[in-house]
Amino acid sequence: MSAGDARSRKRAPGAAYDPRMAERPDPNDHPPRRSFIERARRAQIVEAATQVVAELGYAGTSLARIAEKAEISKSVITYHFENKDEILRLVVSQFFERGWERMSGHVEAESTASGQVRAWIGSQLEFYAEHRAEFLAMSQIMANHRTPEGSPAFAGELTEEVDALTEILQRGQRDGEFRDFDARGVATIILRCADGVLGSWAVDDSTRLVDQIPALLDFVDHAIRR
Amino acid sequence: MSAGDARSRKRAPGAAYDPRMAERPDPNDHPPRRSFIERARRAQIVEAATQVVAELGYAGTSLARIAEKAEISKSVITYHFENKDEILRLVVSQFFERGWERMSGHVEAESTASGQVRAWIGSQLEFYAEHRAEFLAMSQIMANHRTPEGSPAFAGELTEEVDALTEILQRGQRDGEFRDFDARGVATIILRCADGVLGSWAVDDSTRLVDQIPALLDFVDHAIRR
DNA sequence: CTACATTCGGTCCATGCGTACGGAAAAACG
DNA sequence: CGTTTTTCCGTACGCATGGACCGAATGTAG
Repeated sequence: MSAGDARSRKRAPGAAYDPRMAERPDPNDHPPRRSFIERARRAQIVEAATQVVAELGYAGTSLARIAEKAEISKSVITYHFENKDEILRLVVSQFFERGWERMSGHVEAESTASGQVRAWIGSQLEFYAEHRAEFLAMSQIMANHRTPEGSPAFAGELTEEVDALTEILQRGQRDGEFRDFDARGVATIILRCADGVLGSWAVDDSTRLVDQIPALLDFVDHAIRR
Repeated sequence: MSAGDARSRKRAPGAAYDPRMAERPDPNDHPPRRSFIERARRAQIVEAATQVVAELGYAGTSLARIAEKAEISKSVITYHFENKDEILRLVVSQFFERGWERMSGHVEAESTASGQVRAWIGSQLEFYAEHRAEFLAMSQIMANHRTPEGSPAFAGELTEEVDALTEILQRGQRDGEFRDFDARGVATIILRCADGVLGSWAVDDSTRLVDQIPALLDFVDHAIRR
């Protein structure tokens, strides 16, 4: 019934698809089983998929169009990847990984809580501004990708972000930098605020995102400062 | 080439599809050409489509599933509607119309600018909280629906909202209620802030939206007040 | 040449949107 | 009330696309 329950997967070039791989693409424990060509192809295909999703949207993305964009045949894709789902997950997780890396560096460099909040939002938006296609693809996939049963596939990805920001806000409250408010609720609001600004930039690239950043930082600053 | 350029539309029960109809579903000038049955069917189908989009997402929405949800045959849909596009546009425009009606009432009842801002955000979010499925469907369609050429179909729907809020903010600045800031930029931020909070509610209905409203109102209040 | 990795064209099956057509239901008419 | 005409709706189909897959062809290394 369900396609691919006990498929006799030909001679998989990579291992059979393991959902955990999507979150730990750094195989330090498992030595990199992938050949040079395979790593290059996978990167190329993920890159092409990113562009297609950004241009044509989630619904407009098919293996055929990814292949066309990468100028390869469709079956090269199905040879190197288990299925479409694996590709889309990689688009999202790779983008998150790089963004988080960049952000956490900027945040940890700050000493005050308000500085960390500014660094958080500022570096996040800067990173997105520099990678518009990746951002568009990521948000398209996050918003649309579903499990076979129909529920959103990337539901709980944000809670850890909220947790981290909540901690910063609480520290700022203890140190007297911020006024009194529900830290967790405000953390959610701030993050969603940034998402919102990104949303308007997503549909209209004429709004120069980097120009909006100071305004948003100011806005948040006034909102939480004592 | 393009399908449906000069189709000899069988014996259309309603007139041939006119895009303006989507925005003026109140045919007071044109007497209601639609029969009782037809109006009932159209409402039923739009309602079913709303539920399907909310549950299965934009990509998971097909005429077959809408028909299944409405417990009718697929061709009933294609008989009463020109195509899928017309249905989805109605889902969005009807929701906007009702929401705007509700909001504008609350806003105009306030005299101060800050009161109007609070009324704006508050009534908007309340309305959405009361119509979760419609909201989910609307945002899914807005985010995903594309023209045949691939560009987003609902790009410029927000500018008039921004314009209206900008005017309120500027009045508040003249009256000394608000501090000095770029009114248009902040208007965008505020609206997108609300969208963002709605976004987190969209993926996780356990967050009681109505409980977040006061926090958001406070947040915005502190951010813009002198 | 052999063995294996990679790529291509083409096939298969499911799904999607829209249409054709005939029959039921309702309305119009006698 | 019966008949005709219009409106409405279900079954079946056409045509296109999508994802997955296979066998054959090509490349590559020993």
